[in-house]
Amino acid sequence: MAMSEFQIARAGDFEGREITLRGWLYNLRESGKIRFPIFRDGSGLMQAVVSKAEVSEAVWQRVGELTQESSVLARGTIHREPRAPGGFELVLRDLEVLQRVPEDDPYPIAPKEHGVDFLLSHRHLWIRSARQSALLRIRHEVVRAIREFFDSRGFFLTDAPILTPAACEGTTTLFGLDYFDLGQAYLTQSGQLYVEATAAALGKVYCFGPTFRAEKSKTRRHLTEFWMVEPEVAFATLDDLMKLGEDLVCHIIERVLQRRRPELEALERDTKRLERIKPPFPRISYDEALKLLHEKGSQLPWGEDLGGADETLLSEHFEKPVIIHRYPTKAKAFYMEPDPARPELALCMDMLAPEGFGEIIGGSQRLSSYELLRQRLREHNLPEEAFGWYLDLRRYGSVPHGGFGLGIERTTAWIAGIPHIRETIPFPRLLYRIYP
RNA sequence: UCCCCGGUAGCUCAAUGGUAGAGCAUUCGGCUGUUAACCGAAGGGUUGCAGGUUCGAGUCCUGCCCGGGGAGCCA
Repeated sequence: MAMSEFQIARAGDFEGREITLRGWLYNLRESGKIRFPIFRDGSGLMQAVVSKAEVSEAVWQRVGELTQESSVLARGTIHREPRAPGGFELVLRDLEVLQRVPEDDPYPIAPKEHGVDFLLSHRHLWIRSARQSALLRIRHEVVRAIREFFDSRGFFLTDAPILTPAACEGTTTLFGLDYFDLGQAYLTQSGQLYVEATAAALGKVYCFGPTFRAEKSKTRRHLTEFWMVEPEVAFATLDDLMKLGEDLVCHIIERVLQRRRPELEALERDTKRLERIKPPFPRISYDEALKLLHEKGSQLPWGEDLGGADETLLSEHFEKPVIIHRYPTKAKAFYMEPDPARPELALCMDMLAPEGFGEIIGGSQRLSSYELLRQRLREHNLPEEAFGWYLDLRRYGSVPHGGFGLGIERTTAWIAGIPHIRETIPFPRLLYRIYP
């Protein structure tokens, strides 16, 4: 796209110039002999003004007959105008209608409140709304910042397969499918095991892709298909991982604040709360977290994983994301390295976003001992044959290493201040919803 | 899977067991600086489905279907 091409988001650069806006009608207001069509072009919204006295009768008519979401080429001049939302206004001279939405079958999403069911059923249109498109632009910025972060630190992108032969973590439910003559295959629930292999090949790596969980979760924090970035680092210790996660999250926040201010404002996000997100983040051990929870009235017994309510309590207690490390081994996955100082604890960490948003990162230092890994597989009733290649990583040059997964939708929801992660992905996949 | 809530006009919602209504959207009319503009008018209904109670059911009962919120599990 040429630099000189007009975009609403860069309207200021075009002040005083004659431009062609290519977009859609968002809304039309009129008052006798003056009309205010509001257009959108994907980058933002812009009000245009048309006075009956100043355009041809044909243009006046065409503007008046515009229906919501009709596609247009609008020509005119950009003027600074404090009364217009956004501060700039298009003084319309000519209008070409590409497709006029017929009035007997109008655009279904009116400029008013709608219910969740209706909006999700019209997700393909809902994403045109100001809020939803702002949210998707923020998601884009989150993804871009993540790639920048790892690429600039010498990480290699090594994507993990989406079709896998077995469960990564055994316990969780997987989406299964027929794989030709080889029988049952599954959609991946994590790329972690594979990035452990690529980390041993390339040192510092990450994978970034969709992940699938067939759990029947029905909450504001769950999707059956979601996106996750999973860095994995050879020779990394738990402390290295906590630092890496902290730096990553800070970089994402910084970039979104820098590049997506208008979108954050459109969503009425309190950006002061994001500006406070600077290192260091508080780090507390599971034991300390439990003590804090007990002071707040929780009755969670030692040894059990934190529940949703516990996470909310903790994440509301801190202004910044809080890192909780060293959970009891028995509450965690089979592949985590035990703490040499206290073997009943795992060298793992979760990061909880503040304001009650909860877990955005989960990670650990991985088991590096061949013998201990085999023992854990047996304890978890996992088929050793399926993990032969994974055990090989401990047979040939095993090193301390670790990584974590960061959920894109949860991170975006937190940064944008949206309670529901279903709005942070273009087409959410939910327990009772696979259309559109 | 379990618990809770809901389903009435295209949409958001009203309607003591007694003639199904409003706002938005659509159409028509009015208004030269509107901000989900405003003012006036019109069209628009198998009250999720199937039974039952009743003189009479949108409303009460039973079953089913479809959603939403939460729990467990996790990012």
